[in-house]
Amino acid sequence: MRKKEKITIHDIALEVGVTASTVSRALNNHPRISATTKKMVLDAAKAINYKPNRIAAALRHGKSKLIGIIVPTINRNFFSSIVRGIEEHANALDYKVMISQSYDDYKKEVATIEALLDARVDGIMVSLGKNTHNFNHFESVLQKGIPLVFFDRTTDKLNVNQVIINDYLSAYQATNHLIEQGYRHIAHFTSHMKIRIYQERLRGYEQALLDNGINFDPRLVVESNMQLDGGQKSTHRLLDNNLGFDAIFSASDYAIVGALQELKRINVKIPQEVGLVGFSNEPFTAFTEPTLSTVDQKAIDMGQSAAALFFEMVNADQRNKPKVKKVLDANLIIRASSKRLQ
Amino acid sequence: MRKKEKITIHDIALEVGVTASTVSRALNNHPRISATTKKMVLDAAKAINYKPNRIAAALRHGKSKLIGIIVPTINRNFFSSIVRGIEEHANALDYKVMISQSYDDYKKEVATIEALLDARVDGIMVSLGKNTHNFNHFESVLQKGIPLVFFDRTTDKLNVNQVIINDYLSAYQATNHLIEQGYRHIAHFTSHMKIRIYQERLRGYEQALLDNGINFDPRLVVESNMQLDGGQKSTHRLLDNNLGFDAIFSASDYAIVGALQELKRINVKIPQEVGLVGFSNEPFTAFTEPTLSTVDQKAIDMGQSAAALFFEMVNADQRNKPKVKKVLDANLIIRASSKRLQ
DNA sequence: TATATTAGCGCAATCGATTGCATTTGCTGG
DNA sequence: CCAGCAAATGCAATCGATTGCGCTAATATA
Repeated sequence: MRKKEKITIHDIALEVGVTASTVSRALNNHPRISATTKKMVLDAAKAINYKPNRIAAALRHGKSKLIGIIVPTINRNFFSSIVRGIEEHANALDYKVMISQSYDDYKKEVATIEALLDARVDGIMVSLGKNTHNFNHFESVLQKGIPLVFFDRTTDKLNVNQVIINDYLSAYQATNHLIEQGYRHIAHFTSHMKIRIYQERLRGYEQALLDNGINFDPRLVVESNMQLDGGQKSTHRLLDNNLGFDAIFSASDYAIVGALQELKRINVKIPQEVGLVGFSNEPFTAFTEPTLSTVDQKAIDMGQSAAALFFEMVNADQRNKPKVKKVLDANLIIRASSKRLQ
Repeated sequence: MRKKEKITIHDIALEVGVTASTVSRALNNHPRISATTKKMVLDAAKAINYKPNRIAAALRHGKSKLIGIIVPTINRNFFSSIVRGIEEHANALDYKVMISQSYDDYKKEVATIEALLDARVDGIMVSLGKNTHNFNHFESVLQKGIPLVFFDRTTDKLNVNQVIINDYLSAYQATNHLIEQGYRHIAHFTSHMKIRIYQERLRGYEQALLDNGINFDPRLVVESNMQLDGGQKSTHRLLDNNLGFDAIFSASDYAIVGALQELKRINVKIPQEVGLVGFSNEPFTAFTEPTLSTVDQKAIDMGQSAAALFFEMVNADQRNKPKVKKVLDANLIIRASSKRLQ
C-alpha cells in the first residue's frame, strides 16, 4: 500500500529498453513502430499499470478532449436527457463532458463561458438562458475557433450550428388536435417573446387556428414565467377577464399543471369542459389526474445530434463551412386531458 | 478578426521587460515581487487579454482544480440540487465540476471512476448506484490519496467521508405523523435491502410503530424498484393480499405516486381512507391531487456539506485524519395526502 | 558491388506555467 | 568606504507526452 509513484511513459521506456518517444508512438499505434515493439510496450504498460496523463497530452497538442455544456438548469427531464444523449455520443469517442448550469441568469452564463474557456474545453454546447438577449460572450468563443453548438433555446442572431425541434409544427399539431376534439376557444400560455421557441410555438398555434377558420384572439395569449405559479396566474387572468376559453395549449408543462390545479379547484371538468395540452413531456405529466397531453421533444436524439454536429466541426475544415440548423420532429402525446371524443 | 495567437506569460514578460518567472510570481501574488512590478504585470496582462492556461499549470503542480461527481441520474430534483450545492461551494473556490451519471449501472460506475481518474480530477464525490455492492473500484481512488466523499447513497463498507441525512429519524417522523393522524395499519414501500438509505428508513418505520404500540407486520413491507410502476405493483400486492392497510409510507416519491394512482382508480379516498407519505420532495409531489406529503432532504445543504468536506480534505494532512460522517436533518412536509384530522 | 530506399527508432525541442536556487541590486550598519 | 543582508528578479529544470528531424541498419535497385 505504498504511495503514488507516478508511472509515466519513461518507466515503460526503461522497462522495454527504448526511449519515451518510441513508447509514445507505440501507444498511439504509430505506423513507423514495429509490431514487436508495440506489443512489448503495450505489455509493459499493462504490467506496471500505466495510465496516460491526459493533462500532459492536452498541453502538448492543445486538445483537452473536454466538451462544455451549458443548460439553464439540469433539473428538467428535458435537459438532463439531452445531456445524456450528448454524453453517450461523446464518451464513445473518448471525450468527457463538463456540465454547467446558468440558472437562466445572464451573468452566470457569461461567467460560465469564461470558465469553460479557461478550462480549455474543445467545444461548447449551449441552451440559452431566458434572460440572454445579448450574445457578445459567444463572440470570443467563435473567434478562438472553438466549435459551438446551440440546442433548443437558440437564437438566429448568431451564425452557429444548432439543433432544434420543429416547435412551429409541434405547436400546430397540438392546437390542431384540440380543434379536432371540438375545442374552439383555445388559449395559449407563452413566455418572453424574445425567445425563439416561444415565438415559434405561438406561430404554430396561430396558424392552426387560421387554417381551421378560427379567429385569433390576442387576449387568449397569456405571457408568464412558465412555472407552476405562472400557470396558475395565467389561468386566473383568463377566468377574471371572463374570456370563455374551452382549452389551453401551454408552451410549458409546468404552467399547464398550474392551470390544471386552478381549474380543478373551481370544479371545471377536464377534459369535458376545458382541454389541456402542455409541452415537454416532463415525467409528472403522466402522474396528474387526469394525465396531461404534451409534446415529447426527443431529448436524447437532440443530444446525440448536437454531439454529432460538434464532431463534424472538429473533423472538418472549419473555415468556410456554412452553419447547419438541424430540425428534429417532436411527438404529440395525447393523454386524458385533451381527449373528450369517444 | 485574426486567428488565435496564443497569449502566454512570455508575451507579458516581453511587454513588461522581465522574465516569465517574474510574471508567474506576480500573477500569483508572490511576496518577493515588488508592488510596482506586480502592477505592471497585471496591467499588461489585462491589456493584451491574457488568459492563464490551466492545463499547463495543472501539469506542473499536479492539480487540475476539477472535481468529479457521480450520481445515479441527474434527472432527479434531489440529485441535481445536490450538484447545485456542490457547484456553488466549488466555484467560489475556483474549482470546476464534472458531472457524470452512472444510471445505476455498476459497470458504468466503474468505468466512470476510471474516466475521472484519467481526467486527473482532484477529488471525487459519489452517490452510489443501486446495483453497486462491490467497492473495489474505490480502492484505487483511496490508494492514490484522492479525496473521496460519498453522499446520500453511501456504504459503511468503506472508510470514507460521507454526508447523509438522518434517514432513520425522517422515517420515524413520517411514520409517527401517520400514526398521529389516526392511521394504524401502515404499509411501507422499500427497495433493495443492501442499500443503506432503505435499511435506515425501514428501521425508522419499525421503531415508530413499536414506540406507539403497533404491531410490526412484515407483510406490509413491500419491496420494488421504487419507480412509478413499482409503486403500482406494490399497491396491488397489498390489495390482492387483502391486508387491510390504511396508510403507506414510501421510501420514494415515485412509488407513492404509483400508489396514489392505483388507489384513486378504485375510488379509495385519500387521505380519508388511506394516508400517503413519500420521500424526497420531488417537485411533482406538489402537483398531484391531493398533494403528497413527503420528506425534504435539503439537497442543496447536502451538496454544500459534501463540498466542504472535500475542501477540508484538500487542505488537511490526509494521513491519519479520521473519516467523518456528517448527518443532516431532513424536513417532513405535511400536505393533503396524510392530513385527515381537522 | 555500390547506391538508393525505407523501416525503425532516438534526440531534443516543445506545450505554458511553476519553482528551487543563484544572482543582482540596494540599503544598512560598522 | 566596505562587508553583510535583504529584497527583487533571473536561470534553468520540471511536469508528461508529443513530434519534426535525423540517424542507423537493413533491404532493394541498378
